[in-house]
Amino acid sequence: CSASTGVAGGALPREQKGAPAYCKYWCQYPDQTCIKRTGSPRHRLTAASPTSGSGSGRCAGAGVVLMAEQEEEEVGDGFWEEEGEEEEVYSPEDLKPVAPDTGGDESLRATTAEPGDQDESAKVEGSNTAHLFVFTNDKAGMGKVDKSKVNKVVYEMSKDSAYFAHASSQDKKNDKRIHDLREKLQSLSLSRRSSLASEVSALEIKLEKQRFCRRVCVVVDMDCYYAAVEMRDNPHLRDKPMAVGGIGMISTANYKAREYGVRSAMPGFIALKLCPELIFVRSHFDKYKETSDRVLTVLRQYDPHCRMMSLDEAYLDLTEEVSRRQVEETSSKANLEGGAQMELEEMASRVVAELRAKVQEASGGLTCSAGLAPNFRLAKIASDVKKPNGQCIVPFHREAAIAFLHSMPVRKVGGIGKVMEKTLKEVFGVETVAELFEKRLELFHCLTPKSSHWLLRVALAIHHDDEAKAMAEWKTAVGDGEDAAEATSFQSV
DNA sequence: GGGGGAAAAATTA
DNA sequence: TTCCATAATTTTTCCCCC
Ligand SMILES: Cc1cn([C@H]2C[C@H](O)[C@@H](COP(=O)(O)OP(=O)(O)OP(=O)(O)O)O2)c(=O)[nH]c1=O
Ligand SMILES: [Mg+2]
Repeated sequence: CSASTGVAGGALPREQKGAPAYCKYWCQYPDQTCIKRTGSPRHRLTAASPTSGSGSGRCAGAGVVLMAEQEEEEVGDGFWEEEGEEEEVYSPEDLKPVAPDTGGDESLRATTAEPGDQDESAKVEGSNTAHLFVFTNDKAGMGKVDKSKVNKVVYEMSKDSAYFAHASSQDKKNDKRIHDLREKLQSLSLSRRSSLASEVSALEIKLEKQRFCRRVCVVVDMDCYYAAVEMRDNPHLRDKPMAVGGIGMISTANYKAREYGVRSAMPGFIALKLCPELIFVRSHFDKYKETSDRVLTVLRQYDPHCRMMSLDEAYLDLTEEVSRRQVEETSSKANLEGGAQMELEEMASRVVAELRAKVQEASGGLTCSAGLAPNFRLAKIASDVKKPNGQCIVPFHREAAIAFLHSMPVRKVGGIGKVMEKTLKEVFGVETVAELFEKRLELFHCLTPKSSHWLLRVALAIHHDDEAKAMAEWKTAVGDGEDAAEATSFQSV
């Protein structure tokens, strides 16, 4: 769909420069054929401005087609979930398990579970497409899911869709980028390496000075939040596989459903194939908001400045609260036995356990998990470790922080998604944070200064609330430092 | 080469 | 037989042009 918008001022839209005359999203079809919703702001501009309101978010061409032929398809008001009730009826085709796994499953598992060399050999259709989807990534409660089976179903359900075509073409672009990076990596000479080595180690020393390990950072994250609220209000859903969302898209699923591989951000019709008994429940944002507010009230008692990052996730700094209690403890205990002050870790854990109990009470029985660590990046990762209804503490000293982080796959780090994960793996062979650290010189050689610097901070387990400020500091430091030319020379790619 | 600025992509809940 | 969200935020890419 040629959504040509005469964007006023500035650069001309790229379509006018010989780019393909069709939508770059899922609609790969020329002009009016497109019936797909698109997320591009430019498309939204064309679709939304002429007709007021309805038909929002579709390509211009698509809007016409849809309005003429498919009236009752949901028009984008309210939220993304389907409004009608009739869409709950599906053909039995959808319910048929896709892989009649009888023995063939074994061989499949044997071949695909083997890590390592998936390079050129395994170009076979469908074997390696999991990385195209967000929802094939690990998630709490999916430990013993048969991943190869899930991936197969996902592939079977997706392979002919425009969505899949789009994802694949994106992936192809990334492969090119990866290829370029590999070449760049080849060009890393010994002399370059040694100059990078000194640069990086200077940076490490600088960063090391910023390290502060006695801060008590806590991330609280509700367990399968939307689903938990729905189950609270409708207990008979509790022991059944259930998902919040619609046949189009699932917001989240309860643990029972996760056993089947059903996950956040998975299209409902695929989930249904994975788990034919799956029950769909529509989302109720008012309830989630209301419950979230009640949780927030509790959290504020512990940290008045606590930040709610979404309806189900909050960041708290409990340094003060914990040290206050340590003082209290010591003074009361001193009267009796005059013992030493309670360990920071122990007191912090105690406070968080108490906090979680209060959250559970205030929210009407919802459980949450928490991560405690010297900084929020670690705390966020830790909050996932003991999920559900548990807490994980990273002891408040340098070695523990580094050991914890280095054991993690890079994908666990907030900010590293499926693209960066694949890049790191295929260019540098990096899968864990420990490897990230080992390959830091290579990273500095190949990536943008911004990326490599950020990754170094990750690898060192150093994090401050204001990474942007840290970046600015670094820029000025490099600018007036020894060799500005050096610093800018690896700006490419 | 690199500044400036917009579009596109990546990431997150 | 079809059915793959969305908004916010941040970074990277792309293009024009000096
Ligand atoms: C990841 C994700 C979450 N959400 C919503 C639904 C989730 O309940 C809510 C919180 O997200 P999460 O905390 O990522 O997931 P969760 O709370 O459902 O499960 P977990 O036990 O692993 O923490 O945000 C989406 O709408 N889309 C998404 O892609
Ligand atoms: Mg959660």
